This record gives sequence, structure tokens and C-alpha cells, in this order.
Amino acid sequence: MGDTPGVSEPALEEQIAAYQREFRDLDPQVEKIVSALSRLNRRMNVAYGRQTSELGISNAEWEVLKALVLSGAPYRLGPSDLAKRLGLTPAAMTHRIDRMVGEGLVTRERDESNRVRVIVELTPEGREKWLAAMRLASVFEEELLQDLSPAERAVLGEVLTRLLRRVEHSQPDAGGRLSDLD
Amino acid sequence: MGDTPGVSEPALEEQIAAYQREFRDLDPQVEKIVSALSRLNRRMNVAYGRQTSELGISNAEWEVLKALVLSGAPYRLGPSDLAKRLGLTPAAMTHRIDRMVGEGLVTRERDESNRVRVIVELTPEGREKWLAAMRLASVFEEELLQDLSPAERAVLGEVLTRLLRRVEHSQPDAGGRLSDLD
DNA sequence: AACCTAAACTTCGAAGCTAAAGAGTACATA
DNA sequence: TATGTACTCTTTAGCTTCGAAGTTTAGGTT
Repeated sequence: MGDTPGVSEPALEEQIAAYQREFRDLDPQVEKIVSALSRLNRRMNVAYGRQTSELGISNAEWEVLKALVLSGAPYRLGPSDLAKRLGLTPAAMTHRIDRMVGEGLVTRERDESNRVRVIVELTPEGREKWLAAMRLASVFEEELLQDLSPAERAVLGEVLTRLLRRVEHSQPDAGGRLSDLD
Repeated sequence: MGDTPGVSEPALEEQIAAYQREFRDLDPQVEKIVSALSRLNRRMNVAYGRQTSELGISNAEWEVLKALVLSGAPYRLGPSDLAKRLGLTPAAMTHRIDRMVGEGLVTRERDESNRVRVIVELTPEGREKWLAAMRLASVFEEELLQDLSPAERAVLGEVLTRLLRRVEHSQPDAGGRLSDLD
């Protein structure tokens, strides 16, 4: 759900120039990296969204399928665990699972050994959808990176991983309080 | 609005390993870059959200303030133009502007030379909020990139710009059909 | 056994977004 | 002048999410 309308922004270079006019204390190099990251992500989500809607699901549902598949066989997780991995509240998770059960992508049942718990399990249909989405996604991703040499890919991967480690470390976890927008 | 709950995911390396188990045709190098980009973005939004909520606004409102400031003096744009830049529907823009007018961040008036149009203009209070948010953001961004050498920053900025150019080119614009998340 | 506390999930009400329909204005053409 | 068309913004209805309260179950204490 949550289809995103088209995006139309000024060229990145112009945007950086405008930032420098309006806020002198800004390092243009830093701003370039940050702005590019943010824009890139939004465009990628638009691309993924086109693919998932082609398959009759939403990006939101694809996220759930990914989390289940990545958890490994037998592809089961509880709603709370799913919610944490996706960065959602338990309430939102409940509703999202409702929908996905209705679409046959997952099943929901009580854990008989501990009746407070619920087990969400991927169905074969759900796994098929995930696989189809992965195929489309990997084609897009390869296209996206086609201009990068192997060396550049290696450096990019390493640098991004380092940045990620830093933020994940400074946000040990727990309640983020932040806002939407990609 | 749209505060994001905390995020808790398996380590990136484990996730890549799981992808390889479940989907053989995947280039781990590509997946590493793409996953890191996506996660990094989410963490950054959490960080920005903490800062904006500290200032009594939302990330969504900050996006509007940014667009107006970046448009340059006299800091005026129409709702449609704002909606395109932010990737929102006109309807959402109407409501968001409503709120921001109520909070004194912007003003809304009809364009007397063409009464179909509306002009949204940044107020001094709005500009102050933007400036305060920028100050917090630039500190965070510098911290984020502190482990990167000047050479690495240059390469990262250049490579990301190249990727961005490629997606923006392949999505000339117009109606994206995609999904939320991040 | 009765009670307390914690944990997992769901329900409820409010906020924000989308898609589609509606209303107002400008401009071209007849 | 009248009409048609395009454009800009707003309104309406439905969906998804959040925050907080509520329900059910497990497990430890007295």
C-alpha cells in the first residue's frame, strides 16, 4: 500500500548550491553525500514499488516476505519480532498480517506451547511471490550499478557498511522517535 | 508526523549470508550495497526525526521548510510545485499546508494575478525552525561521516551522484507507482 | 492457592496519505 | 458571448500507521 506519486526535484548540483547560499556553515561535500543517499533511496523505492505492484502486492508486504525468508526455514516469526525488524508498531503489524493472511501469503496461528504467542508462517504462495519479486529486484539492482567497476563496487560496499555500523552503534536500538519520508 | 518506531535487524553480514542461501543467483556484492543503502536511510530518518521532534515539528514539515528555503528568496512556492518536489499528492499537500499554517510556519494566500493559484510562503518563524533543524542535522551528518577520509568522501559523493543520475534518468518523472517503507 | 508483574498481541481513536471526484479560474476557439 | 478544455487546488472516503489502553497468558512470590 501507500503508493508514492512521482518525484520531481531540482538537479542535485543546484540543490547543493542553494544550500550554500542559505547556510554558510555547510560542508558541500557532506551535503552532497547525504542528499544523494536520500534521493537515491526514494527513487529505489519507487522502482521496487512498480515491481511489487506488478506482482499484486505492496512494498510493505514484500518487506514482510523478505523478513520471513531471511529468517530461514521453517520461515516462521512472531508478530513482535517482525515488527521490530520492520520498524513498525505491533499494532501496525497486526493489521498488516491480517491483510496478508487474507491474501494467502502467510498463515497465523497460536503457539500451543505458549498461548500468548502467535506464529506467522510463510505459505508456498508467499514464497513464490518473494521469489518473483527478488528476480525483478535483482535485475533492477544490477542495472542500477552497471556503471560501477568491480573496484568501485567493493569500495562503495565497504564504505556504506562502515557508515551503517556507526549509526547502528549510535542508535543501539529501542524507540526511535522520528519521522516519515524515506 | 509518522514517527518511526525503533529498528532492530540482524547484522548486515548475516542478512547477506541468508540471501545467498535462499537465492543463489544473487550477487552478494550488489546486495550488500543495496541493503546498506536502505538501512542507512532508515537510520538517518530516525536520527532526523529525533531532532525535528525536539524542535516541535515533524520530518514531514521539515521537508516542506527545506523545499521553500531551497527555492530561494522570497521563499514562495505553489502547492502543486511543493507536492512534486516532495513526492506527495496535491491532496496531502493541502492538508500538510493546513497544519503548517496553523503552526505559523508558512502562510497561504491566493495569487491575485491568477486566482486559481495559491502561494505558500515561509514565515520568519518557519525560517528559524529550518535553521535550527539544519544546525542539528549538520552536526549529525558530520558525525556520521567522521570515519571517512577526504578522499573517501570525494569518491563516495561522486559514485552516489552517478547512481542517482542513472535512476533519475530511467525514471524521467511522472507517476511513480510504488510503495512506502522507508 | 491468590496475587503481582511482565510479556505478546489486539483493539480503539486520532493522524496522515492516496485516489478520485468536485469546484473555481483562465484561456482558446467559435 | 458562449463553450470547451486545461489547470490548480480542495473535498471526500477508505486505508495504514501510531500511541495508548485492554486482554490473555506465563511465571514468580507470598
